Amino acid sequence: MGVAEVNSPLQEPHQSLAERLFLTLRAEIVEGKIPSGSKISEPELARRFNASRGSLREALMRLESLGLLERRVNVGARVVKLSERGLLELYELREALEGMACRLAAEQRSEEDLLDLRQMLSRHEQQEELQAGKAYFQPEGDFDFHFRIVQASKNDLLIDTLCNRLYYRVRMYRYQLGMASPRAQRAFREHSHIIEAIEAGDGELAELLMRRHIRASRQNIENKLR
Amino acid sequence: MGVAEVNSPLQEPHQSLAERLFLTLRAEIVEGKIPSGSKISEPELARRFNASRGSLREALMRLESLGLLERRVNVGARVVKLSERGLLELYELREALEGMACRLAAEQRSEEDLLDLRQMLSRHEQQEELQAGKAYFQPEGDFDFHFRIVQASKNDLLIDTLCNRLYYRVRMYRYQLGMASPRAQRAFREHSHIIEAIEAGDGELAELLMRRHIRASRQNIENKLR
DNA sequence: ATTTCTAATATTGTCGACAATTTTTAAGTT
DNA sequence: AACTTAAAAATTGTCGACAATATTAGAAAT
Repeated sequence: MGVAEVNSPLQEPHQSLAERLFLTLRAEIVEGKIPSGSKISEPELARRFNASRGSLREALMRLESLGLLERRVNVGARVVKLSERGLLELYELREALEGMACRLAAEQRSEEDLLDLRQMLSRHEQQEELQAGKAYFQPEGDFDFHFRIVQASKNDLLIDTLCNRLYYRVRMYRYQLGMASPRAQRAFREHSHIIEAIEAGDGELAELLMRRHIRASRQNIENKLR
Repeated sequence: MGVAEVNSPLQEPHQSLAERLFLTLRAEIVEGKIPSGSKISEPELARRFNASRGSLREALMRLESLGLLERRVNVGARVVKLSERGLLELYELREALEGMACRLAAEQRSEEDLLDLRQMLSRHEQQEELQAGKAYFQPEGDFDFHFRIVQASKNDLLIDTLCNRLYYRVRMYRYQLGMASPRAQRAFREHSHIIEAIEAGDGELAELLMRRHIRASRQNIENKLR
């Protein structure tokens, strides 16, 4: 059989080869190991993974549906190119969608999620104090925050759209434009206020604060780009 | 050009077989010719279209990424099941995204789009008067409206998310739950106000009106479901 | 040297066959 | 009859080969 050993994600027993290729390639694209804008050669990649072109193509199509690849008929696939415009569009969607996620989370007010959010916040607070200002681990902590809020919305379509379709591109921009946000303390305060609004069941406020938070984050990134 | 290319497989010269299968199957699923919840048999469909399973599978994967199919490894694909919850989630996303689209359209205020929107509105007004109350063609007119607003946002990611990823599911619900909206006049007035806000460059108001419009539309549908 | 056309090369699209897995059928036991 | 178990059938996953298309290389002409 086509043994296709993929190094990192080799845990779940019954997932398909195409799925493992997909996960591996997704990581490499996000991290820039496969450069943004570069052409994808099906024969070359298939050889590299000891897989057939068929299985590889399935992985490529899934990457396309994530917006990480662009395919053209009879021409092939390229890794999506990063651009300031692309980043802006991404953040405009995040503003709308995560704002809605906040509103829904506040309307749900599930005890379990509330507790979860509180615990996360105090974990982050400790890291804050530890690293005072340097905010080294902030990117991951930030993802943690946004990820959990979205989960708390309980809207599966919203969760899928953000966590699968959008966040990998956000990660890609962060990795490759290398942003260790200097607004850690401020971001933490904003996170804190958002969670308070959710706890209070004030969906309107929670949405407003989240939108403001994402807008600020976007402007911060845009400033950095010059 | 609008929404017209929905039901037309088999003309463009250089598109792949998989693409044509995709378009055909998409239409059949949306219209319920392939019933919601039913199992997809790859061999059977491949025979029906005189295509290989490979090409068919590519089409199926694209349908999956549209959220019209659900695939499970080693088991196969099923057409997505319609549910009240699914419809609610869809409309919550629309509220957030089309609200944003309105805001962006108002910030752009492209002369061309503005003119376009005005013309569309007066076309709809005439149909309104003609069919006074019966609102036969309303579903298509309504799609026309939302479609053009989204285009006017100039955010490609937003456009793709709504027009490709979400609208086909909306259409599917409309077709199969068969809704000839009785709120035609009211919807027309709301459309009218939204476009006025966009013309005035008032993004905040445009967003608010669109969100209210979609919420009302959702509640109207939900009432019908009982 | 630059451009245009043509031939060679490489890449993508499509197919049919085989392997791995699941689902169905049937037999056997309590 | 209901429940397990085992064999059979059908379905999905994977592969290698061929056809259609695009890209590259090279020759001819200006």
